Amino acid sequence: MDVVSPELNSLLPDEIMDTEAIEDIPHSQSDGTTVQSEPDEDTSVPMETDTPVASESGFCSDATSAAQSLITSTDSTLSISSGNPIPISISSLSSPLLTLKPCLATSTATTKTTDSVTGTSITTSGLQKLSAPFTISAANHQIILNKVASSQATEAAKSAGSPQVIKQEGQKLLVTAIGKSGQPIVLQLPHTGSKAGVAQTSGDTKSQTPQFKVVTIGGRSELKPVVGSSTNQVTTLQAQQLKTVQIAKKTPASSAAPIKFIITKTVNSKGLSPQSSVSPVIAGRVLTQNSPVMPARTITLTEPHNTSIQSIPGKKIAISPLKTPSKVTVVSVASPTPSAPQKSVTLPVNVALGQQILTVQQSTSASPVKVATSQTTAQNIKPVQSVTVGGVSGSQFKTIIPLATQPNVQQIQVPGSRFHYVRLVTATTASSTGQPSGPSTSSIPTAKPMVVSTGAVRMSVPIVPAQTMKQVAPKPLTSTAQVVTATQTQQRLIMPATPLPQIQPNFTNLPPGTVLAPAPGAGNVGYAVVPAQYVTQLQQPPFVTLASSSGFQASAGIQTQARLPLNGLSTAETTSRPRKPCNCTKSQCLKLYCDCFANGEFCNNCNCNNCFNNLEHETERLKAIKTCLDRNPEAFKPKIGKGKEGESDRRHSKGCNCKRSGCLKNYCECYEAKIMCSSICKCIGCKNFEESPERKTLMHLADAAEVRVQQQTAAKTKLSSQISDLLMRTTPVISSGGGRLPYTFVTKEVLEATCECLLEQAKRAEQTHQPQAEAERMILEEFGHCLMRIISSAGKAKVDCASINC
DNA sequence: GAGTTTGAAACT
DNA sequence: CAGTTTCAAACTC
Repeated sequence: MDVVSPELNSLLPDEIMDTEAIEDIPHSQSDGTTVQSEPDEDTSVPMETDTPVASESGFCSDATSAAQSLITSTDSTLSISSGNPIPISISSLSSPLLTLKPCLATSTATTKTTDSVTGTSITTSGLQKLSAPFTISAANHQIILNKVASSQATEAAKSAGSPQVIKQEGQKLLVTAIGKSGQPIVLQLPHTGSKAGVAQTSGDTKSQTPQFKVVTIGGRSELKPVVGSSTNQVTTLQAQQLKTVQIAKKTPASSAAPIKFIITKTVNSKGLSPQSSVSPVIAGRVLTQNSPVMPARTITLTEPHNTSIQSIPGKKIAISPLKTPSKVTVVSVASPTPSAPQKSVTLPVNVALGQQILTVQQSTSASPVKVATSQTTAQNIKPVQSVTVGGVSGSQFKTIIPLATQPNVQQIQVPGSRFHYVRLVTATTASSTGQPSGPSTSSIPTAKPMVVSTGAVRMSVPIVPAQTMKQVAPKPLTSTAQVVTATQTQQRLIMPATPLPQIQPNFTNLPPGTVLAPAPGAGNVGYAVVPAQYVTQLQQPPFVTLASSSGFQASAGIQTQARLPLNGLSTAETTSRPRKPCNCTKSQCLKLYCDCFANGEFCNNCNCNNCFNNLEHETERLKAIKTCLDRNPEAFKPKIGKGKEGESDRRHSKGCNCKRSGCLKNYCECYEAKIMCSSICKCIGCKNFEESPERKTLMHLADAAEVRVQQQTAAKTKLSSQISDLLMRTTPVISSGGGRLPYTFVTKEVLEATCECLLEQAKRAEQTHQPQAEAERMILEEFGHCLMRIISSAGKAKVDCASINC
């Protein structure tokens, strides 16, 4: 896929493009440091919405994986630990929770993985091959994160001799960290009471520091990213969705010291110095942000550098999904000192909302919200960025799925935009250093929302049962989950997308199909905005396989996959949300006339002519998107949004302009959306208001029609059932003393014979010129005779059966 | 299924 | 911003 000129980069949210945070990561992380996460019940704040998770043993059980990784789950918490080379998979049996588990078993034959140790491979419907050191798979409401470490990495880890195992028990949330191959990725739940797990990584981390950039796209403008960083860690929370944030962090230095919160705009977060915000311990902090209009802000938690190993067990930002189901909180906590090998990031994530956490390779461009982690392992470490973006109006995550290694394609879902974006990322070689080409790396202490330099990232994600999944994968187990296998060490945390309509301001400008080229000097990173349709298609369960490192043709591959049937089902069939095919003829499906285009979807199974709404015409499509956005920056935002404050009802964002339809036909967008016209409508002769008698009549008619349809459906169902039952009964089955009634013997043959008799009788009547009444009588008589014979036969059969004691 | 109506989107 | 044209969906026959 071609990368669009940097001009389009402006469309890309800063969170994505900004990579300064990564650069800021100290490259010199000397000795393999050990990060211990200590369970600190006192300081840790339990997730309110955490749901108990049953032991997940056996879900993805593998002897090797088990040996390498430890997963512990308690009632309400899960702790997952994995060795560096070990593939880490996060899966939760219960939908609301995320679980990290080794998923070797998930590999399929079609997918080829090079990791000798794990050998994890994931195949999606066999459509695409995916080989990558990391595999993330999500099942229904579950996120499965697999890390497949390259053999090299494994060897290094072995040689290092460091345990590289992080075990945490009693943690409620799981956080996924993606690192390059060989680098330990640690997903851990916050410690509830037991000892915090310890993740150790050894290796030379100086030149290679894994960087994690977390971009969360969430709710409306209310978004407020919360960044908690012990030194370079950045945590992003969506302010909108984040109403309550509890961060409990306990460090050996001081367990009780509260962490200072610095709230700054993500863009300006650079200015922060680590010291100013340094607080070794974060406990029980609650952050509440409700203002919807508030621009995204970043709360940066910084800790003074600690040379000592840190376990961030207590570090946790808990967001109550229950209270704020739409909240998305990403909190990353990293050890302040570069020496600390691992850093844990706690991510409360509302999976139910479909929010997605994306991990994106580092880009040079500066992004307000970043989570950067430096890995302790000396081996190849690729900086990974996960960006959390708070949507303006919606609480959706942005998901970036790396599709290929060179270039990698990552899918990004923008909250509220209903678009899925694919980011093209040039895979970095394992040998490549983690340092991005961007700005100086010394800027770690900068106020950037979050830079986490840790070998391991701990994430805790409270998941709320998904209520409305816009996109549901067909298979139950992996419905919303995406499994991404990347050859590189990229992290990929994919969460179900939510239908939330609103878009974050930054991503509002990120139209579907947009390909974002890396900023000059940013490296080979590009973003392609892909319609949700493709994401859904790519999310085909059980696993979505993204192109392997071998020359993946992003656009072609995606397009092909999108159109290929999966599991014998067409893409349309596999797509949970049915979409009307468009019939565009003149617009080339590149104008908002086209519903597909307007919805940020590629045309698929449409009836359009000369369609350009596909990746094959990405250039034209991008241009069209840009044109639309130039004309109306909110062109791709959902038209139906929440009303003003205090107005519970939805309403059209622009209002309708109907003149002749009375706003009582589907021409009217308000009526079509089943909402009342509001004061902003400019319609003439509007009858679409509450007291409108026409509307009431229409609604009654509609209700009546609906009832009628339901009744008919019920009647058909009942009739079908009865017929089926009758057929079952009419089957001449002679059972022991069944006491079958005569009609049981009315088989097809009997019916045919009876009909022949009746027809014969009718012929006789006709031949004898009998009057109609007499003919009918004769026929009825014959029918009676037939019935008598049937009954008689039934009786005999019953007697015979009884006589032979059958 | 063809033709008409309608209103949003696009254009001037 | 207003008027006009274009467009595709909704609707009618």
